[in-house]
Amino acid sequence: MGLYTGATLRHLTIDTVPYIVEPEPSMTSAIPEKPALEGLEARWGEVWEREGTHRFDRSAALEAGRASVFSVDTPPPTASGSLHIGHVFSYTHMDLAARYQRMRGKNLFYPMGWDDNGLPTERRVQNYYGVRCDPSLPYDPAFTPPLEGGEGASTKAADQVPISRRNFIELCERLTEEDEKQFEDVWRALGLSVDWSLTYRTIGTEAQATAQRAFLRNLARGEAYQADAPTLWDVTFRTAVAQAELEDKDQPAAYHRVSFHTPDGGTIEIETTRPELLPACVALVAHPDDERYQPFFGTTVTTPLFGVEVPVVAHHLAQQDKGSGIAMICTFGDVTDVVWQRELDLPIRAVIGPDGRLLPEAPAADLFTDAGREAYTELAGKTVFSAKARMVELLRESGDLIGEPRPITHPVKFFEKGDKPLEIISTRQWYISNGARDDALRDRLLSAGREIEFHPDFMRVRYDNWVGGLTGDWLISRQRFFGVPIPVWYPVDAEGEPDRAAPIVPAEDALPVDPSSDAAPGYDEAQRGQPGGFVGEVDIMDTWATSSLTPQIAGGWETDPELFAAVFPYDLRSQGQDIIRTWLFSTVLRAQLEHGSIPWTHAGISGFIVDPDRKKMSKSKGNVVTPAAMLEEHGSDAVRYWAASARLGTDAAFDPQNPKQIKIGRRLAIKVLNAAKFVYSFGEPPADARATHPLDADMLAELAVVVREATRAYDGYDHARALEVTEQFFWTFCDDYLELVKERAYAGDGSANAALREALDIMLRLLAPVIPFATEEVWRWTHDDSIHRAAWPVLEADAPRGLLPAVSAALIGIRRAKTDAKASQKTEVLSATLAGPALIADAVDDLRAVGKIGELTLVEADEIAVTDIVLAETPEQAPHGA
RNA sequence: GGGCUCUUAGCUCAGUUGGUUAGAGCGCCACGCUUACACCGUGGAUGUCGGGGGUUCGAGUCCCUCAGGGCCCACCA
Repeated sequence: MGLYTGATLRHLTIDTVPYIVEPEPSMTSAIPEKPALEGLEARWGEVWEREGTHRFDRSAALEAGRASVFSVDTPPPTASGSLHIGHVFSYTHMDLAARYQRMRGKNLFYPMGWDDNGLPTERRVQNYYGVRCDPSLPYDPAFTPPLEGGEGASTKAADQVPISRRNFIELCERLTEEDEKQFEDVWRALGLSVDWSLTYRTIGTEAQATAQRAFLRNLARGEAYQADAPTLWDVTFRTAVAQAELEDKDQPAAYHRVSFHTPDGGTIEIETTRPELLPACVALVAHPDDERYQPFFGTTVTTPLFGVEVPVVAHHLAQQDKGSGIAMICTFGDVTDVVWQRELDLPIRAVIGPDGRLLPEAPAADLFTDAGREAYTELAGKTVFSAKARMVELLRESGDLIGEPRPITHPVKFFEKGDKPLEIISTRQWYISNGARDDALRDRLLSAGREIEFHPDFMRVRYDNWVGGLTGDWLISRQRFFGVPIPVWYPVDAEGEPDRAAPIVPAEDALPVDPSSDAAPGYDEAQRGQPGGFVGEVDIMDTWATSSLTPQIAGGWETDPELFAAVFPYDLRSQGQDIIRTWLFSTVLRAQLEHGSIPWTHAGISGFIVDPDRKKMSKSKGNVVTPAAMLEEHGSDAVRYWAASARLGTDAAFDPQNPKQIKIGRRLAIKVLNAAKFVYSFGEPPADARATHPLDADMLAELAVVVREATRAYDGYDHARALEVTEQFFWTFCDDYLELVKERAYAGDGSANAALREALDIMLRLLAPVIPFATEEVWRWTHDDSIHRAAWPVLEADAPRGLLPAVSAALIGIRRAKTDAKASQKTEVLSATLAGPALIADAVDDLRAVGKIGELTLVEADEIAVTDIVLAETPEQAPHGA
């Protein structure tokens, strides 16, 4: 059965778990005959929920203050996306820190959010239900989507049923709620110790109010503003996008060599990859030092085909070695065109519309020759792709195409979620200052970055690079539907024209508002769009404008000031390195603008998953194994172990065909169950039993070192180191110590028994963050409460004397003799000589017992060696060194 | 073009402020069903620490340089 679907996790009945004996929450559970990992996730997940193991204690936090709390700013996953192995990796890292801090006695504020607004959801809804949003349509309360589940859905917009904005948003709400339920089930199965009562959604009412409130304060302080400017534009989604969402993709293209005409009948040849922008050409540009073109500066040329007269200008950004060294400037072919247009004060002659097609009328049409106007009619309405093809033919016919286009591959800017190249279009948009045009703010942001402890430290460089490389303010408005509305209206003047420069804002206690359905304050809904009335802003905010406020949303900023004071600034932000420029940066920015503070003191950055070929695992490849399937197949502890064994910031290899680390983790968890069962099989030691035997004391002394090292490691967010030292000790404990003392323990020795139990108790707690299910299972055999509420171990002991390692070395010598003789380990040793340090004498009886040694002669020496060994019932003997 | 990061056993990785013969797990080989565990146990073999140069009594570790992965950023006609 599927453990990880909502139904089974929540409604798992008692009898599917073979050995749960009773539902009484406070009783210890029986030690099973044959301990197993199967079923532990469902069993303990349910108990933790019932007992409130991971609940944040609000009243205790208010009473004991900020220092008693450990608060975690968690990444809200994109609800409409799918969870992949990278999520499991990073979220486990976060949970390790959280569980450690909880055991250190901190009151954990550990919420989870879902990022459900935004384009990914809209796209998923379109495909899932076969619909698309048309805001001009009226709401249909009885609407039923044509599809359910996306089967047979067409991605073509033409095949999708147009529905009203409200209908569309309802579908978005419906689908994200279902998706979020499944996400929660996976996270619960993984054992994330979040407090699910603190869950929020970025499209939820509180999140919307928070995002709008923060925006209004930005607006009041002049940090948010509108501007009419060239913006990067996705023609598929028909929305502006921000710098942080750009992605370069290599695209096939071609250089076209084209003639411009000089007044004296000569030509200047330029090279361009975008001949379709010829009607938008405003100038030619070359480098000021370029002697080839210096004679032309200040003169004009005419464009081929259209005959528009354009100046030849000089600018240092022109590259002499690129193409023919002279380029055409268009409105706008790329970002450099925008710079040139602004710095050289050139006219704007846009030909590309928001839909990515050439406009019906070219702005410069009146400058065209008659032949040019005729040519343009063939281009109007065509996509960039088709227009380019036709343009090449036209140029060839006119003789202005020199030679044939030369194919190249070059990087082109894309919206990271889009699949067509971005265009640059002049539009009115909302921006928030981010330091790009404000050195003082930029310095504040850099200094905030230095206040935050990054783990690993070098990840701060990525933040610094991003802040230092910002070229424009943060564009937050999107021409979309499912998101937080920008909370402003505009007055409409007597002529019916909205006054964009004088936005009307709502009162903070009215938030959230939707200007497209709520009337502006002081107006009546009937005045919408009327002269003397108002219009609502139709744009929404980008998702990041909301998720940059996760600390404020989860922490009750302005709605629960006491709580906010108890959690903010947060202790830890945990996230992947791929969203440093988006989520991490924008969160620092918002906290800096709003609170003048850093949002958290630590940022734990996880690496990403690489496939066996060392390539970043792509979604298409990585998703062959879903997290739910992985957890079910191997067990959550095993998967967590894999994640925990990789340090923060380092990439982890993962081979779906052969998940080695996961198998090792599974082995560890099983070993914990079995070793614990064995330890408890010796029965309860007498109340006054103490670990007095030298070997027992030395084992605990070794463990004390491990406890210190693991604690130090967790304090430095180095969970992998903590796991490494703990795991190594645990295996030594099982393989050597347990073997050495078991005869004594069978015989009822209180020292051995007490030491075994104490060591086990401590090791379980050291391992609890990594393998929470197996350790909880064992813990409950002897405790009423959850191990995850138990105190992190502290063990005071003198420095180890080296007795356990010395005896272990001797034991290895004896085992080797038996192995070399191809004898079973239970073969008796008639006699042997053991050379080694004098302290070995303290544990010689244990050694004799485990080695089944009759006569053992000790010889003092620096080196440990077993010699003169005589095995019973073996044909030959030989001396063996250790 | 700029930056970050990595290069240690067949594989995945540890190696703290430079200090004896460089470690672990997996895999491999051999042995053992030893009453916690066969989803196991025991033992074994395995490395010019990417190349070159330098500092030092001593370098996997520090400096320079070269090479090769990976990632991020960049005004890519």
